[in-house]
Amino acid sequence: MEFNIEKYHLKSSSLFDSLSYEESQLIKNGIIRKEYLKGECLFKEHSFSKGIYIIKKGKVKIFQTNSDGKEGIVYIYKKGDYFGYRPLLAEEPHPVSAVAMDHVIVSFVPKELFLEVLESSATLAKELIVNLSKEFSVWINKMTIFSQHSVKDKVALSLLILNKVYQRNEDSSKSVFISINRDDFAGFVGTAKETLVRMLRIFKDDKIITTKGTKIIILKHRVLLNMVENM
Amino acid sequence: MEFNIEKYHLKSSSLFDSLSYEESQLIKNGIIRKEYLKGECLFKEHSFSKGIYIIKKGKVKIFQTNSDGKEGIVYIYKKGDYFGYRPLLAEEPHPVSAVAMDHVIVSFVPKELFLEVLESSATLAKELIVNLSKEFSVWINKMTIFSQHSVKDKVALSLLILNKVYQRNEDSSKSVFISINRDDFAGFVGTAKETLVRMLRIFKDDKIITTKGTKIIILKHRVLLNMVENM
DNA sequence: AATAAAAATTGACAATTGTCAATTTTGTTT
DNA sequence: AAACAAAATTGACAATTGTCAATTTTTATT
Repeated sequence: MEFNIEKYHLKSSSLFDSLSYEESQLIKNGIIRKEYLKGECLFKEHSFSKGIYIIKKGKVKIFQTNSDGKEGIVYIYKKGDYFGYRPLLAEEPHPVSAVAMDHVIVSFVPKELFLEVLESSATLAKELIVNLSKEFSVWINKMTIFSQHSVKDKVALSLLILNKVYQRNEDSSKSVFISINRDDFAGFVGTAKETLVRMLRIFKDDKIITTKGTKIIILKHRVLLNMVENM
Repeated sequence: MEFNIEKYHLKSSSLFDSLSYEESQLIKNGIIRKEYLKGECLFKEHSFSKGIYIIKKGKVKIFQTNSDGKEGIVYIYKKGDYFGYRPLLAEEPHPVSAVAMDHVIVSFVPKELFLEVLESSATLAKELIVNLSKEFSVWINKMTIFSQHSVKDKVALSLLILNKVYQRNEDSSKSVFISINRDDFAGFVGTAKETLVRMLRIFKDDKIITTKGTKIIILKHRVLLNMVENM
């Protein structure tokens, strides 16, 4: 079985490509540009969705906070990704919070406008279903791996996922700075910060990764791939 | 924060209720009744979806098999639930396998028919989106809990989920026989069978559950709820 | 009911992971 | 560049969990 990172990482697809000219004009006129500082909250768990967000710049972490205050990071969205529509469609409160990981710029489509366009556009509905379905697959794949493997394995896979998240262009050969703090990384892996750091240390000692300050650079992509392929 | 099992367990909704008379006739005539013996496979991971399944009788486990041969059970579907449509919509192979846990009877709607009806019915599309969104929420909730808690906590929550799955009618006060083998239960929790058994032993010693042969009965529902509420 | 096969349970032990308390490094501000 | 605060790292240890090898119980079959 060959390893494919897309099993664990959703490729972003543009949401409004399929719209008619009128529809896209409608959207274009109704879109609101919003900015968030690092650490600022886009929406909170249990609140109701006010619309959908399309990232223009920066990264947004999606997480649940447990009773100890620990964050379980479910996803990190990047430029081109869109989110916030699921609870809107299901008419449920957000199961998660969204916080800017750096300086973030988004296009915000208010609920009413979005639903109006959705009513008229069967292709948009289709697009959403497909996107949901794909996100679901990514989730199931990631979660079954995560429920059955050691922290070391989970860190290896997470490094590959984050490599994709922080990659600037399609060329995956170029070295990437994974710029994530250890608390967030630990929350993404679902482990304690100290345990995460120890696994990074092992990978550093093996010269599989290196760090420049807080940033992580993958040196031996191939070795991580092999680890994950044999999981 | 009050505990609500529906965060972790999807209430089944009927799929074709919203159809027009013609559409439902079309479906009715195209539906195929299928039966599966205990342990028989409905579909395998990596295969392409041939249609959608609606359970009339029995339980179906949905799982991924890892390289060690261990099954990670992501869901157990019961009477009234439908599944198999996600990869069909996304035009992807099944990320999971489906196997009958007992004698199962399903209504099977072949792909072509289903897609035909979907084309014409906006309400069906809506229904699917809502269902997908809800399933997603359930998933995220379950998984963040699972990634951050001890096996004992996970078993407590799993008992409550399985209690719902094996419940015959809406009246949750009646005692329920959870009839699942330990391998499957362990796969559902994401732990080793032996560890699972040890947790069940603790709960048995505390008179929170009891077992009749292989079957599990919850005696102190309230205590489990409290455990989960404080997670 | 006796028997065999399968499943569940327990014990002992090793490996993994989490927690708490330092210590070191990095980043920011003056 | 110095000084401070924040973040990352390490050490020591305890708690949790997984594995392997019996043993017991349950289920299915005759």
